[in-house]
Amino acid sequence: MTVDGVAGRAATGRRVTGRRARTRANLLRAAFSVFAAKGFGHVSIEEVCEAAGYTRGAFYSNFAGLDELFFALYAERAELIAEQVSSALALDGPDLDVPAAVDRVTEVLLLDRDWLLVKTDFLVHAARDPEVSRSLLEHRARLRRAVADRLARARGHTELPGVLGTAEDAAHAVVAAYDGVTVQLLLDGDVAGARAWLKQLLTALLTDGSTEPAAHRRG
Amino acid sequence: MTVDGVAGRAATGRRVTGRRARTRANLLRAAFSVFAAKGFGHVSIEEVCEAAGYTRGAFYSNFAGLDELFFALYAERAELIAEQVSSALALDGPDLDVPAAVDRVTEVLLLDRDWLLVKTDFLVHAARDPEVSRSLLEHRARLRRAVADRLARARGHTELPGVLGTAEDAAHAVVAAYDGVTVQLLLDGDVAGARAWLKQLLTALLTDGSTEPAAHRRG
DNA sequence: TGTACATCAGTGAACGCGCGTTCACTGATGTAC
DNA sequence: TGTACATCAGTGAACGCGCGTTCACTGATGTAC
Repeated sequence: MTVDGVAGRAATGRRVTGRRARTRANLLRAAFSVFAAKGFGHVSIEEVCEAAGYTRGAFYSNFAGLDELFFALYAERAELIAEQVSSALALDGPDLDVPAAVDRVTEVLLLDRDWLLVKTDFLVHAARDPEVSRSLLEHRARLRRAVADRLARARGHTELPGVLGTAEDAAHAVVAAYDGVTVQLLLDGDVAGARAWLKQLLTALLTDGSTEPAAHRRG
Repeated sequence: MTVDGVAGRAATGRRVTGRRARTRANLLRAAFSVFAAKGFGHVSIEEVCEAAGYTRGAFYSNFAGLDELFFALYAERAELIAEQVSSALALDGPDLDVPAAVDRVTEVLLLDRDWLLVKTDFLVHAARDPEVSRSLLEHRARLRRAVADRLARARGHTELPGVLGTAEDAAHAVVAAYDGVTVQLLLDGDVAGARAWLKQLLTALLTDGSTEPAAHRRG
């Protein structure tokens, strides 16, 4: 038994029961679908509640407003993605197999178009609010660090080309390539093509070009 | 004198007077500022009209709704940018000076953060509407073609690295790098840093890495 | 060039809907013994 | 384990604001002669 009793107690002193946690999770899950389908700017609280099967009162019992829910949604998913990327990079032994690692990371990053849609909505939001953009920048920094660490551990095996000399620069370029391919994917909806194209780009950025991979063609 | 009389006549048969054209331009100009400042999803027709100094009736006399105005706004600016990029690429003689061309194109593409904000709003819109995305894809194809043509004309002078063998691939990579750097710029607001970083990325993509440029550092 | 006229662009008031926000209430959930 | 009780989560109705949309009207603009 905890001091606070079986159900636990949040920082506010409010008792957090199972029911409450379930409702919150249901609202978040439903909101994700609605945001992905219609875009943050075109979604009402009413729609989220309807999709989740609650009344608007339930919403206000759990969130101060749409912005807060949107932020919580982003934080939750971003955390998940960051963990998956770290896992994908940790799979190799001490030696880095660049093509294999590129494949694994690409699969994780371009797994879910809905997430890319929501993330881009969030970007648009962040671009006008320093508070929000800080959170997004931290997420990106975290991804970058994971990539840079992995590259640094493997230096000597695969030398980076001259223009992107440091592992930090290379990791930065990886994220930029990811963002660039995301835009293309959002427009043409071709997930398989986007993955092939991202692999090709990452290979171009991380190798000196002397090793020609099997050509992936885009649709 | 035209057959239609001094004032001209639109396809609908409606007489297009100077006054009407001016009002439309004023609404578009004001809308651009408002969209850039608040984001498409948070803008009302009322706000646009107030910013432009008209009543809502004037708005409906010129546009069917916010979407139509937004689309017109995008088309107008995209056309402008496409022309500027073409000009920037046409400046060299028959030989291509890669670093100089990269510099000029970078200046044009990352000139105006407000435009990048509006363009990203438009992307979010397009990602959920094939009709709209077609227009954005066409704009991108146009930029790509301009770059690819320039590269193709210059082949032999500057050999592309192996992984991005064709001029089309290289042009595609240029656009992806532009999009990637745009995201970074939207988040940190550092225009100068973004330009330096885009130059570095483009150099890495378009050269074989043997030519080390003066190192640009990001903020 | 000037005037009389027809048409059109933009006005501003009015209507009503969608939805954000609140709140008294109920029954679900966890607690104490 | 079972029961009585207290508290809290979610309900659903109500209120009212913001704003999209319409429209009869006016005065600005272009046309005819």
